[in-house]
Amino acid sequence: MQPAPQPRSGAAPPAIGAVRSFAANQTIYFEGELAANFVLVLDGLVRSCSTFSDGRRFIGAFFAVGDMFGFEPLATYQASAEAVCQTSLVFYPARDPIEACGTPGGLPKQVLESMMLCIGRSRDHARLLGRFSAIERLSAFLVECSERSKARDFVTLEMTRQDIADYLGLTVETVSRGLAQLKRDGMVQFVSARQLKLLDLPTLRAINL
Amino acid sequence: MQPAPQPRSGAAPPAIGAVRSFAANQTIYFEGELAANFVLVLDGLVRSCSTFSDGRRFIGAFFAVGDMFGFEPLATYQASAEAVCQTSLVFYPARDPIEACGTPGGLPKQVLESMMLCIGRSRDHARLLGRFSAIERLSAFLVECSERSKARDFVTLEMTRQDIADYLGLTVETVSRGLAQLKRDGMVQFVSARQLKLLDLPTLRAINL
DNA sequence: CGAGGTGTTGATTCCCTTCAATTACCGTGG
DNA sequence: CCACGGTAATTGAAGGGAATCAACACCTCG
Repeated sequence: MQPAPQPRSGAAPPAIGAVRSFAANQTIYFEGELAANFVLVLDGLVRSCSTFSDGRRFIGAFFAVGDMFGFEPLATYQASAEAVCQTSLVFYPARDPIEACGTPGGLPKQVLESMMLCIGRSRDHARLLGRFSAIERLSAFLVECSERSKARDFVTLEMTRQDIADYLGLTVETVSRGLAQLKRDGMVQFVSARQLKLLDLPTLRAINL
Repeated sequence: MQPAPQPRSGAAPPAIGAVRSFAANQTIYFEGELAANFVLVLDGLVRSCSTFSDGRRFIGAFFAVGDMFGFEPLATYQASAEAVCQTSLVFYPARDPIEACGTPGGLPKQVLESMMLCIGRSRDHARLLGRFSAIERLSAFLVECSERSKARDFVTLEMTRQDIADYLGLTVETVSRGLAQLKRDGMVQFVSARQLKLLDLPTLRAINL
């Protein structure tokens, strides 16, 4: 377990930042909105959630008193944030700490970017595990591999089926059956068990949101 | 999707850091080991995985060329890292950037800590979604709530059952049934639907690893 | 060639979802 | 104060998707 239950007694350090209050179920920021702030929870509870095109909803995290959220690897928020109950927040301009990176004595910019990328991917992964079916997970996985590959539509799987299963929260058998189905559906073509050609990348992408 | 497929052409910036090579399936670091380094992937592929007491395994992430990993909110690594195939890595002492925080012009230390906490929790969440049953997820959720609560064995759920379901990757019905079962098993006691007493926290913790 | 790890395919089981109905809760207004 | 309406929560029955159990094919390497 992570928490390291920090002393959340009373108010957290306010420092320089705008304090705002939110009513229950009020949106703090929307998915797609410019990621301009890091946010600290002074009081209340926040949920970070994303909604799929078919209505499925997924909550990636709850943020309680003392927690900070809003870290994004991209320019826009990739999930919306909503107050669960009456909530008080402090908004810090994200620009400041990011720009402070790379200055002498500061955190190397690459490290900060890597951390944010790590956060973003972790959230995507949780979303996948929380709300995707076996086929959807496999599609997402192939797309992910494709994006890390030189030749976009040609993927070499360095890992075993067991690795893939453990990554996608499935069993080897389900992974194997899923790939077989994607083959039947004309989505992929096998050169060997570890090398495959993606025949319809757009559709593979579209299988999820 | 996250990646923002950065130019991973050839070698990433080496900078100052020890370069080491690993054979396929060789362990880079173990879960529980002192988290001394941030690691950059120069070549190959890395899997970050954790094993449960009953043998279940979960891979939280794959790291490819250009990715950096090893960010930990605690003093020790919470998952082990293994080379999937022949892999080259650069090790940077994590101490340096962390200590650089808080210096004038540097990144505020609290922000860095929050980001690392965010990464750690996100990984835990993915692990839960990837390998836990409904009852296990609920147990973990209650323990999580307990740790954020003033009175350890008394929890107030601010969120709806739907929120809990969307967080745990379940349906409201399953959440409701799971809580009912935990009640039957003498794990919890209901004051109201939103307020409950944890009767056996040690066992609740032990339901997972 | 044989052995073992890796991958595929089939049959069955089971956990969770889905669909449906009922009950509890809470704020509002008569 | 209590009836009313709507949301939230619980409970039941049936169905489905992935896990499990089991057998077989494939590939690599000594």
